[in-house]
Amino acid sequence: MSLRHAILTALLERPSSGFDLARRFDRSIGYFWSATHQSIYRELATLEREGLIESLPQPPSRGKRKLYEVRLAGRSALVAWLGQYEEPERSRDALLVRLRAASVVGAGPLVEQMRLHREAHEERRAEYLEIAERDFSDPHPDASAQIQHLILLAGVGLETYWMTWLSDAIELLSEVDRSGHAEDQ
Amino acid sequence: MSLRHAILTALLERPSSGFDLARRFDRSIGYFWSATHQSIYRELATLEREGLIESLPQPPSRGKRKLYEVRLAGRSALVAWLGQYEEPERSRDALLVRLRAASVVGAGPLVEQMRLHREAHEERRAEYLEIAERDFSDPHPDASAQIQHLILLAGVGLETYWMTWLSDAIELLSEVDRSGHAEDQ
DNA sequence: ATTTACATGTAAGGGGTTACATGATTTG
DNA sequence: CAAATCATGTAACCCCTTACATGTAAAT
Repeated sequence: MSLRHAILTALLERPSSGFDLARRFDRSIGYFWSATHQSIYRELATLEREGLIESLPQPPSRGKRKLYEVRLAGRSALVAWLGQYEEPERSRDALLVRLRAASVVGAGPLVEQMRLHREAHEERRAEYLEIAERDFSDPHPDASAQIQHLILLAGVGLETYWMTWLSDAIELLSEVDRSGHAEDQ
Repeated sequence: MSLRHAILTALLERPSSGFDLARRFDRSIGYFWSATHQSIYRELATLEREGLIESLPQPPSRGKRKLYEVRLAGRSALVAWLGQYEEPERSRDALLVRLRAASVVGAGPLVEQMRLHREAHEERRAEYLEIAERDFSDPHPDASAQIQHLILLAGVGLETYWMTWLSDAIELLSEVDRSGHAEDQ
C-alpha cells in the first residue's frame, strides 16, 4: 500500500503525469520506494477509479501527457494512512542469502560480487551527496526541506553502512580463502 | 528466487521438514530473508517436483513430519545461483515513505510511530547480540562460523544504524513540531 | 476426553516485474 | 521523412501474504 501513498504525496507537491512521476521517483521518493512506470500507471488508474485523484480534462489519447491532481478524498486517505502504525519490515537482501549459502558450499565468486556491490553503494552514496548539496544547502530550510534532507541523509548513512560492512566482509572472506576453503570444513 | 536457495542452504546443513525450516528461518537465515510456513511448503513442493530435493520415504499424511534432503542437482543449482551477479536492490521502507508524506501534509502521529520503531530495532538488536554471544563466542571459529557471525553482525549494525538515525529524526521532528507545524508552510 | 502444540497444506488476492504494443513529438 | 525520444498503456507471470482447512501427538 505504499506506492499509492508515495504517488499521492508526489502529486500533492505538484500535479504530474505518470511519466513525470516515474522520473521524479528515480531521484527522490524512489530512494526508499522504487517504482517502474508500469506500476505507476496501473496505480494511477486505480486511484482515479476510486476518486482519490482526477486527471485534468484533455483529449485522452495514448501518446499524450495526462496530468493528474489529488482530490480532497485523496488527501484524506493519505493523512489516514500516515496515522496507521506498521511494524518495521525485515529487510530482504539476496547478497546476504548468498553469503549464507557460501558458508555451506564455499565462497566461490562471491568476493568479486561483494566488491561490485561496494562500488554500487559508493556510487549511490556519491549521488545522494550530490543531490544533498544541490537541493539542501539552504542555511535556513523550512520544515519540509528539513524532513526531506533527513530522508536523504538516511540514504547516505545506509550506503555508508553497507560500504564499511562490505569492506570488512571482503577482508574476512579473503583471509578465509587464503587459509583453507570453506568447502573443506 | 532467493527463498528456494535459502531453503537449499538450510537443507544442506541438515535435512529438515517444512516445520523445522520455518523455525530455523526465524532465527538465522530469516534475518535477511523471512518466510512464512506457507511459502516454505510451497517452495518445498516445487523443489521436489523439479528434482532438486527429495523427501525421505515415509507414509505421506497430512499431520506427519516430512523430511527433505538435497539431491546433487539441488546442490549444483545452489552453486550456480551463487555465481550469478545481482545488483543490490533498493531498500523499501514504508516509514520513510510516511516521513516523506509528512513533509507535505504534516507529521501528525508519526513521531510516536518512530519511537515504536526505534524500540523494535533496539529489541531486535538485543536479540541478535544474544544469539551472537550464545552461538559465536568460540575463540577459534571455523570458516563457516566466521561467515555466519559476519552475517549476524550485519544485522546488529543495521539495527544500530536505524536506532541512531531514528533518534536524530525524532529529535528533528520534535523541534519542527515545537516551532511551527509543517502544515503551515 | 479435551486441550494444546506440532505439522502440512489449499485458496484467494495483492503488489511487483518483465516483456510487449502503440501513439505523439521532436530532431537531423 | 526517418529516427530518437517522449508518453501511455496491456498481458503474463512471479512471489509473497492472509485466511482458512485439516490432521497427528503429547499433556492434563
